[in-house]
Amino acid sequence: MRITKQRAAENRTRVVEQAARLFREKGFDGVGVAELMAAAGLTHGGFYNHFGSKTQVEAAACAHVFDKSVARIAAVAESPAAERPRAYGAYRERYLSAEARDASAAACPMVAFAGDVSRQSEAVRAAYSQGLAAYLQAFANASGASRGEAIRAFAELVGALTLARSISACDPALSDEILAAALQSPTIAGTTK
Amino acid sequence: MRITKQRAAENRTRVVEQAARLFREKGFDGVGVAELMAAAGLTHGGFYNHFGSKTQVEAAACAHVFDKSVARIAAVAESPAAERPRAYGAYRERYLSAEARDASAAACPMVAFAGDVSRQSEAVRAAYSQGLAAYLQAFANASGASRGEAIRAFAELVGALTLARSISACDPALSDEILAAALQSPTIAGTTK
DNA sequence: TGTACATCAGTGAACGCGCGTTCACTGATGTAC
DNA sequence: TGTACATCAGTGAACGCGCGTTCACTGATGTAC
Repeated sequence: MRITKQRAAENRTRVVEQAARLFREKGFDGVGVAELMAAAGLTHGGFYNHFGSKTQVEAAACAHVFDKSVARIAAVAESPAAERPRAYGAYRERYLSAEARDASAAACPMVAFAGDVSRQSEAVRAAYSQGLAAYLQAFANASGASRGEAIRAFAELVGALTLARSISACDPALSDEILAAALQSPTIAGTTK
Repeated sequence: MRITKQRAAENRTRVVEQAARLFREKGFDGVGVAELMAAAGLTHGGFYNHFGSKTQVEAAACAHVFDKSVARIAAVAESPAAERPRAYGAYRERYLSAEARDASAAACPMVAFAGDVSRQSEAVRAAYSQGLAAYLQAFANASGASRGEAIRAFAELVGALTLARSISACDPALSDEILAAALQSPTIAGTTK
């Protein structure tokens, strides 16, 4: 049964949103087209009315996650200069929080996708690569530090969250210790603690 | 045709070594049992003479990679105190080198496995978790810094290499910049540049 | 030490199963008049 | 504005294909005598 154009567009959006969640949770190869469509309340056959292949929805989902993530760090970068250190500190604290670690889908696209992305299709790699470049620029502005310092600070965040997430089930004490250590990083003076 | 016990043991070792390489290269789910066995010069049917399931070879391969990796950083930690800063600096430089980034199989088990490990079986997660704990302890000894500083320094290494690897194909300039920035990290005084 | 037999590492065909993708079909929407 | 028909989003069965795993078989090794 045919449906409204608007309704169809909403359906497509819902598929991308669910894909963004599920791919971060289980990896690109860990989620099938049928599961994606079911999560959006549809059956799998209609998938190819919206996307040419699974690869396309992967790229769209990757771009979608980056859009949200870049917007969040850009908001910090664009806050008034006097507020920025506080906003940046709050961003780091949320990034390294136990909640962020325990979320089944990592909010940070680099943490969610970095390990898999180089094995994915060109479209996914391109979406990821552009997203990372945009994110890093916004992060540097938000941190108020030199670009080199900002890259180091962000690498530390990504490394700490990735490591903490990787052992949260088997060794929660070490996982907590890693987050706590990274939180106390003096990398960028005056913005933490 | 039955073969020598020693020969059979060598075959098993070869399978684990090839698994260690291929799993780091393509991920646990990206390599099949048949490909594993073929890489070791065998046919797939014999796989279950050595392992009860694919999960078991995944855990064995993970442990194997950690054994080599922990031995390498432990060698730095156990070098004479006077030599240690230099050895540690050399370790970091190799860790963040373009060669390490461009190797198809990441030498560092955290970089290779961290993203996937929480989706794997209990046996793999346990092998990974124990390996990470052992590695981190050796790294702290090698760095000569407090445990907190060592964790931050290692998180930065892992984050930088993970990010650099994830975009090495699409944005080599940014990939180089990330490695260069991390190399100049003043995180642990006196040990780098 | 030599012989006879059981063991078992390796082989390759076969099995289910889940996946990405295709397809014929449905019927409300969108459109041409 | 009302009517008639083409369009197309969604449905669910079906398709190949690759995967993990099983199995009957082979024949040299290991062992009991």
